[in-house]
Amino acid sequence: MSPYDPSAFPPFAVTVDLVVLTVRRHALCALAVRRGESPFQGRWALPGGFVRVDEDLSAAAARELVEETGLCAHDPESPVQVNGAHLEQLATYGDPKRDPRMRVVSVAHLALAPDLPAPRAGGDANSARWAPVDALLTQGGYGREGEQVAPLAFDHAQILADGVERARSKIEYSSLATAFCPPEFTVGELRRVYEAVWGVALDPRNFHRKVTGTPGFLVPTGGTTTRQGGRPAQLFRAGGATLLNPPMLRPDV
Amino acid sequence: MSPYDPSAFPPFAVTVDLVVLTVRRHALCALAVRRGESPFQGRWALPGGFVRVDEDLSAAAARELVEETGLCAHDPESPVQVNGAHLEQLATYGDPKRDPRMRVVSVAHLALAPDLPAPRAGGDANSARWAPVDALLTQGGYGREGEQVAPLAFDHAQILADGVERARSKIEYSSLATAFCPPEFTVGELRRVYEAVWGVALDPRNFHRKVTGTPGFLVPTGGTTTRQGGRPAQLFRAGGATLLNPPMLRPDV
DNA sequence: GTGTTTATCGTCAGGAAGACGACTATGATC
DNA sequence: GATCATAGTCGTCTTCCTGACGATAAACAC
Repeated sequence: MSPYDPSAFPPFAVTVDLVVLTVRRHALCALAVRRGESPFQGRWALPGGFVRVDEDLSAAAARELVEETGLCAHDPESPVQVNGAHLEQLATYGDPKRDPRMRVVSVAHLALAPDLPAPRAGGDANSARWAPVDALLTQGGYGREGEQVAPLAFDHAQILADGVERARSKIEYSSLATAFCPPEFTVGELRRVYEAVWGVALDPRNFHRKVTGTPGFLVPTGGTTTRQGGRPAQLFRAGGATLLNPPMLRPDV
Repeated sequence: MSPYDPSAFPPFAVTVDLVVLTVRRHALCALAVRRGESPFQGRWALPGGFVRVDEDLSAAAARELVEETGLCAHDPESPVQVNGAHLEQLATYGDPKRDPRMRVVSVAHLALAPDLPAPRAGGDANSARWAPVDALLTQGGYGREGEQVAPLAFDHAQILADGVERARSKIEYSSLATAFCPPEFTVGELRRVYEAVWGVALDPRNFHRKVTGTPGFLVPTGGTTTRQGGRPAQLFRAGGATLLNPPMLRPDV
């Protein structure tokens, strides 16, 4: 492979696809966009697009995230959440037949965001939405209004499943669950994140003892809130720790 | 992006690079090949090569692994192979400037292998070797004969570091450490794998209690061996479990 | 006030893990 | 053959973590 001759290697298209997760109404939800073109026209898919010539992979993912979620300073109320959204590379999918048109290698990324306002997508309000991952992953699942939903386009069901699995396991040993929360949050709100992502019920007392006892996980802000009803709860920010020691333990497994 | 026009997206070259790890003489070692061409001519690099037109990413990685080491990648579907090795996707590296010649996106893979005979590489015995990862990762480290070694080519130091970190963390909660062992091994041999990968000393008694008590991790074969000297040790095979519960705990951290 | 909801503290039993003593079974050395 | 070095295996003890769960606290709705 000495001198670089464009005919000496096969040309690929490289894209980024995004698994954007959030917790809405006690359910883990993913961002889905409706395809306007063939193939899979009309089907739901993960947001994504081509990587540009002089663009790093992570930059392409960040750009797509901004384009699809519209969080780029358009929401003056929550700019901090936007900047705090977590983004990481997930995996790369390159089956030769994953796109019927051509050879496309897609570098999937995982984004975790707090509950956001309804998504926007190119001005077409109907073309993007949050959907519970359970519905998206169930072959022939049911959508928000109970209608039948076709499986995701391409291999996006696999990508979504991998992203969900990554999130489920990573909140065990990292402080990533705070990425689902607003900048200030209560222990109860954090617990509901774990419950939604894992799909289990956790004991509030043991959970409280655990998270407040893990060094570097939570930092009290001094404020309190009653937005959840009941007795006022302390507000916390995410501490500096990224790795939790000891880790949170998922029941069963 | 309706009709697929080759000029509508930038063409990329896609390669696979391999982080092949093994444990030799109580040290974690990686496979390195010497570059014969510019750029980075004469420098050490990770093995790798172009993905072919109709080849899946994992197939390309497995092919490169065979070409460089003669190893067969272990297929979870098929029975354990004598020359089996663990192979998994690691991460994808696509900085626009990572290769000075052109835009190359590299899908790095991680392979774990038992201690192998000296590597072969295209018949040139001097062009491939096992090197301790510490030496490869230390900028201006020292090689086997104590000579100064230049840093790895391209961004391969970063890729290697990521691969080592993946291996270090993954043997905590999975049975992956057995991939460094021959098909039958003793508890002591497995312990020396953990010690080499983590770079710590472990208590033989607690380690023995732990691994023999973790369900599905080890299956006694009934045989014994004295190849390590001392009292004969029981031989084990890897059990079916891939996820360890409870996990092995890395000291400190 | 009473009831409901959520937050927070405390207690207790069971289990896991680190530290470490003791014993066993080989080969090597004298 | 006795002794020693080496490695493997079994136990014990203490400490800490965790799950189960009782009890109290502070808000709101009626």
